[in-house]
Amino acid sequence: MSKIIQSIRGMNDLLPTQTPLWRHVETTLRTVLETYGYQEIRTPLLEATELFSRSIGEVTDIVEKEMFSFTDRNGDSLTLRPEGTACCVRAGIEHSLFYNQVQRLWYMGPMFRHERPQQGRYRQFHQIGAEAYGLSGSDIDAEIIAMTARCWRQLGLSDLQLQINSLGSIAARAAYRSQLVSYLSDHPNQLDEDSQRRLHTNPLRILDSKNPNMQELVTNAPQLLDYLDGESQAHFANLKQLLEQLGISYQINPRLVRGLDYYNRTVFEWVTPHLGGQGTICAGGRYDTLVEQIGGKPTPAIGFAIGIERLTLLLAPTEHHLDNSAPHAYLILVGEAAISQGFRLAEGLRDTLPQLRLLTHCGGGKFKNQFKQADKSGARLAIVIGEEEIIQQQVTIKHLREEKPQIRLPQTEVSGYLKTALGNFTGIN
RNA sequence: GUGGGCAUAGCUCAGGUGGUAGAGCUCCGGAUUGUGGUUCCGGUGGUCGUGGGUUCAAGUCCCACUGUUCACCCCA
Repeated sequence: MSKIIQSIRGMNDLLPTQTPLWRHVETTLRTVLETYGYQEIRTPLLEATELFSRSIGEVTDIVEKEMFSFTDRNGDSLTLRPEGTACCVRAGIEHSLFYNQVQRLWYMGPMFRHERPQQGRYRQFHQIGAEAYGLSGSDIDAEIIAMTARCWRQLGLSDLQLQINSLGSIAARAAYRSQLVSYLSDHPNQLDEDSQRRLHTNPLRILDSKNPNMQELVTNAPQLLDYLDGESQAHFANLKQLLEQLGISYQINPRLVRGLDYYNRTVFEWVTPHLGGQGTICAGGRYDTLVEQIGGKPTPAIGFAIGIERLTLLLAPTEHHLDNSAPHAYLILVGEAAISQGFRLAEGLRDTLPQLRLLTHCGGGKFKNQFKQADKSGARLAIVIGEEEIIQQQVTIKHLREEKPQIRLPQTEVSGYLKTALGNFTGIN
């Protein structure tokens, strides 16, 4: 056990038992995003390290200690992407996608962060996200949130809770930040060790402390919402009104700040109570200054990302209808002559019924053994060719999932039989 | 990065105070020489995570390491 090569810590294999659920989640979400007119973008997994340090923020945990970074043969510092937004922005600027136009984009793929793995948190994890560029109004904020709400409905998730907040303009946020730091600095004895550190890195985060001894200090702290500039207040009010008109219930969480530096105005999270400390399934917000910060023209933007692992953890206990990768039919071949005749038949069936999932037995063996494997494959039908069938150019067909008499057919009629027998539940026509 | 739990067959797990390595499921064979899924019988499969220590004797006790898991920090 100790000497075999294992996968890298925190990077998981997805085995055939899990991939149907993943594909279900991926296609469901992708379909929702595309019905809103979002278009797919694919960017490299590897980017210049500077892209992330400049966008996410130099002093965030992600940049300080969680990035998979290395120096390549040219001496350049490269990083496996820890998130998707910076990559989209880089690609958009590089290809002039934001020049006088609105872009609605989505992406999906692995992200990398060097954290200690635990439930719902891995070093290679997968996100599906969307970004909208060139729109500054609260209407696009509402669209983004409504789109995520639709994702949950499509997946059958009903107990996710939406939390929203507004961070205000960059200037208002900075003003609030200095007020908060000075308030907290006046009570140094009440700050726990984590919070003393965060006072210099991410003071807004202190408001979200889970330490019960900090609660009094936190509740008496100045409120971010009191420092909002007028425009941000109006923006937030419009968003809330739109959400109400759409029937999307939300909770205002004044302590919701998000960890990445680039957010302003609207931020939101969808949370579940079922995943312990990793309850955030989806998070996002507005980042109106990031494009300019990375070197593009000023471009308002908003986006979000969904953690696919966390979603599959929530869905795993409830998904029972995903066994759609089982073969429709299993071809049992006994004897050398059956193998050659059977393979020709199988290829012919694949020509005439392109949707047919047909598993051909390989490796020989007795009828008993092959029937056993046919059953285990989950196939509805066994198609049998043995010595008797060879002579008469026939096959025997046995239903493995229902009580029906076994029948003999000429090989030329198999395709027609399968078409009607399986048509109902496979969509073959 | 900090702290706790766990590590025995392919899987799920038993193995009081040290004394010959176990069960269920899976898999293979047979009962049934052309029929799976039910039943019965038999069988394969282990350097007990790795290394060291204590002891006549270690799966069991001690130490270190590795892996894993949960929580914190942080985040999707």
